[in-house]
Amino acid sequence: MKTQGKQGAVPSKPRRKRLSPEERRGQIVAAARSLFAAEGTDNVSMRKIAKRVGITQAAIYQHFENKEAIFFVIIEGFFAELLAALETAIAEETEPLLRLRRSMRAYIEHGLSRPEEYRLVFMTPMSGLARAGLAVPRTDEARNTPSKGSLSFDVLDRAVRDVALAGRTRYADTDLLAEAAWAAMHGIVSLLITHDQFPWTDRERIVEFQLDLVFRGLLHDKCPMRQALAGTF
Amino acid sequence: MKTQGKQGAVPSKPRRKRLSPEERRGQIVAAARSLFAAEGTDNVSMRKIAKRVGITQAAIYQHFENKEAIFFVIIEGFFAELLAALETAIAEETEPLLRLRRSMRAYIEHGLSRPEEYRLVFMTPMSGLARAGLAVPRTDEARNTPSKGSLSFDVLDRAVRDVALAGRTRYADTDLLAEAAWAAMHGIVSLLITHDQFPWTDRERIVEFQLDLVFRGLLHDKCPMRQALAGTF
DNA sequence: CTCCCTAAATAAACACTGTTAGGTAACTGA
DNA sequence: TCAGTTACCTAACAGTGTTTATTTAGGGAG
Repeated sequence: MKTQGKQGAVPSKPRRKRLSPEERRGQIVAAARSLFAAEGTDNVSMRKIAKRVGITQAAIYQHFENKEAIFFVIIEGFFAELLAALETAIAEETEPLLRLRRSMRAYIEHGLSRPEEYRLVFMTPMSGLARAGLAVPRTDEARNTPSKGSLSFDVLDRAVRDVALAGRTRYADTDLLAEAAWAAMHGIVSLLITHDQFPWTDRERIVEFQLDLVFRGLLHDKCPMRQALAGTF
Repeated sequence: MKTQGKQGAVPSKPRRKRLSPEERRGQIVAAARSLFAAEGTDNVSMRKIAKRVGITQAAIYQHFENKEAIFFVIIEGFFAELLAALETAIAEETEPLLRLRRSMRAYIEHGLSRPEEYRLVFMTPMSGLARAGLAVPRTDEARNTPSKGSLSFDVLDRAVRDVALAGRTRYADTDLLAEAAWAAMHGIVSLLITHDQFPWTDRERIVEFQLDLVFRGLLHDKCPMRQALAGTF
């Protein structure tokens, strides 16, 4: 409410353009996602997102309740693509053991290809994860409205179970086997992400070796495929 | 410089007490550490620490350059105790395989007993870790001033190497073996910490199973101790 | 015992964060 | 052309880490 009326030359009031809610939502999520990848999970502020989109920070709250709500959408996307990757991995292979191995590779590669999102999903305290559903995949409530996250875990769980059904595991508790497999995968992915300064040996060999580890642990000693699954090591 | 002089009854000017730098530093670190455990890594602000200690937030900067500097001290403590735990584990067992197994249990138990500090050390982006030295344990600079962090990794590295020297591993690259072992341990610890809502099977069994996994992966198939090391599974 | 000087503590401000309230104006349908 | 809806903006809130200038406590020297 200062002196200037509506001259237009004074660069104080950038005339607004109005977009459809869907379009703006898309812009906001896209901006947030690319800021993630570029500057890391922590350095994503509402102001930065807004500036990237070309609006004010407050305008975001027209489309998202929270900052967390934006993250939630990103997480959903992450899980949707993870689920897709796991399902194609499974579709491309019928043999249970090789199928499990492929799924695990898919998980690892997906995580390593989206380090900042992986960090957000699996390493931040808050985390949208609980609400994304992965954290409680075996409860009834979560099963009623299965999220992409819980479905992703289910794919792995089923792959493990199929191996057990084929009579090849040395232990019957498939829950335990699936958890161990998940932990092994998460171990490499998260360490490679957080400690990228560490003088790791070749990344590809680490992944292969870790998968070997899991399979030697899963299978009973007389399984005929043990050698075949243990690649070069 | 308001009206009140030095009545003493008015609760406005809490007369300051002056402490020795060492004592204050200790108070600050202790407050920060207990706030960690109580309210989680993120909810530790300078104001909260200061209030806990009974001083102003700015007073902290007399003793620490940064917030990160406080965390750094906490991390050092975490690594110092980890190193101690690893060394007693090694001292109590001479047989290389059992020794490695004990060290790994020590790592896991230490992490699970200090979840928030583990989170800070191994899962936060910043992280003091790089400066704590673990991130670059094999470079010359870091070797010249070995931190407790890099020493901790070295203990595990040496334990793995001893197993290899005993001719029991199925692979010669001990760096790779150590990395895989670390990843397997970190996998369970970090997942158990971040996903405490997840309906895990019994924690003790998970740990045991994961250790089995690593050992079956490390040892060559004809190793006479394979069965002995694979406990109940 | 007094003085004084170092430095531990303070108050006040900086720039930043997420979030909210209320006003303005752009588009939509009549 | 004229509402009505609502996307957007401005301004402010409380919180964050950090810096500056100022006060004052406490120990050493005279």
